[in-house]
Amino acid sequence: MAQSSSTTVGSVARALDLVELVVGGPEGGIALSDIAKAVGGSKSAVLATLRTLVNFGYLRAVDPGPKYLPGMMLIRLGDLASAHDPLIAVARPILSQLSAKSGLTIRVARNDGGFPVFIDRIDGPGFVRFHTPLGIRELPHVSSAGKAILAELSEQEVDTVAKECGLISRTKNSITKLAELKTELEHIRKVGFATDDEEDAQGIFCVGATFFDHFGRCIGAISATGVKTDLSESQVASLGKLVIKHADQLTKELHGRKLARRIG
Amino acid sequence: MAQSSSTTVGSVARALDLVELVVGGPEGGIALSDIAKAVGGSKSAVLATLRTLVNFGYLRAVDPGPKYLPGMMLIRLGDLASAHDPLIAVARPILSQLSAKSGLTIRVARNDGGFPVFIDRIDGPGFVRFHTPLGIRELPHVSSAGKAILAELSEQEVDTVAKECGLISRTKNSITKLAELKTELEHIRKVGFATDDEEDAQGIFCVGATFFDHFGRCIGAISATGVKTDLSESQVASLGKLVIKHADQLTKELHGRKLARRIG
DNA sequence: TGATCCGTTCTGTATTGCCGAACAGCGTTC
DNA sequence: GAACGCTGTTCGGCAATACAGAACGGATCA
Repeated sequence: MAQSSSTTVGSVARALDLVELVVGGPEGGIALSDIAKAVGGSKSAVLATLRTLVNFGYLRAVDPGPKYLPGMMLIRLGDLASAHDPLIAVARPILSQLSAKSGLTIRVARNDGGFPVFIDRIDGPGFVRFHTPLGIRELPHVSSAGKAILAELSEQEVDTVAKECGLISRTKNSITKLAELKTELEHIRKVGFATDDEEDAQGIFCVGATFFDHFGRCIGAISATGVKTDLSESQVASLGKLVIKHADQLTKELHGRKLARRIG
Repeated sequence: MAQSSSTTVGSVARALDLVELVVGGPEGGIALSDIAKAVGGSKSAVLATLRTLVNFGYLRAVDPGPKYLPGMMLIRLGDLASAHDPLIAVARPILSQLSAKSGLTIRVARNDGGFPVFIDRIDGPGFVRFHTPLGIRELPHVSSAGKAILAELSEQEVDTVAKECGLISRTKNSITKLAELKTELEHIRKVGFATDDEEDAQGIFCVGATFFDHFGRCIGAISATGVKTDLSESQVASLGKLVIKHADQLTKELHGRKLARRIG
């Protein structure tokens, strides 16, 4: 999407646009004509590109009327990329254990300049299937992982991030005022974990806690997600403890350490 | 890799080669010069391609001495492609439940012409971290999912697949003789599930069972993987029942049906 | 301090990727 | 029923552009 000033390869960029188009497209796939229309290129050029992508397994063509769908190679590459990432490799067993103990969906986010980027997820055996995307910056103020990360930032950093994301409202519980957010962050620092009480989506409750590298910097957070009705007040407290425990375990396995927080 | 006879786009193919190179490369990433050497192109051309891939998040450059690593977009696309696949969407909750009940690593494979292609995996809370790749054809005769699928094929189909893969030996338990394989398949049909008793890797035990579409065709198999020492003889039988039950559940949710097997 | 790597930038050339027109196979519609 | 409109596909020709190679600047090592 965003082109840098340096020299890049146009045909490759166009090809990758096609991949995103197909992956973001409808369930049944997209046909050549629609793709050509969407990207504004000639059918022949788009067809050649599509064929290349199909050859590599990035896409697959399904008959009749060749419609294009995401291919197996994308799953394969995603899996390999996950295995390649040291943080995911270390975190995954811990997430599994937390998921097994809590029965909830567990996610891990990287701290990307104050924004949470979820990089892995273990679905719990429950029936909640909230598909939260991986690999992109999420809103920091409406997720427990995001707020847990924010709570580790300096006050200026929080101001910057808040300005950047605009404190958009997602539900009527969303925190949209900076002052309110800061009191909340203060509370998070006190109890050691963050909650998301239907602030991102109706009926969804999350608990998150941060982990650290060996410089004591917050490099991310893990969170447990479930439906609100499943959790009583006291269970939230014990779940918080459980999440903190596993986040601490992750810090330990990353050879990291939790430092006393510097003055904001 | 394999180029069709039809017209394709060379620069895109080169770019995708780079992605595979980086993803298959060492943990710490690969530098520009090495990449250029590996693909046999000029540094400037490779650099332009790499920049494009970095812009799209397929790769990321890590300083110093810019080394290239798999990017977040690969994880994102893999996740979206999984969500896009109807089979995975339906199977995942069932896999989660089976993983929670058994504590084992659960995988689901699609039947790709008699070969198993694993398309999703739920790691159990145990410490076994056997990284089996997703999205590619695996050997059919050394995995429980593969053998479960083979057991649903006609005799001629089994012959074809056996010839195609060569019945390669992976451990000393691997079945390498066609006759032996066929008796095993007969046994699988009798009990309803397949096992892999250290046939693919030392110390690893798997149990697999098939699921079907609404034509009664076997479209894949699920399998549970654990370390051999964790399973006693009687546990294998009950695990088999559990796996079958969840495979049947998957068949049901796919609106499929299990038919009496036609004569081989 | 020299030498040898690295990554990056630049400019020219010819490769090649793109467009548009023409063809062919269906489904629909009038 | 036939003509139309829509597909996906193939083919030639032009020009955009992706590539190669040399030159630059910085780092690291001897």
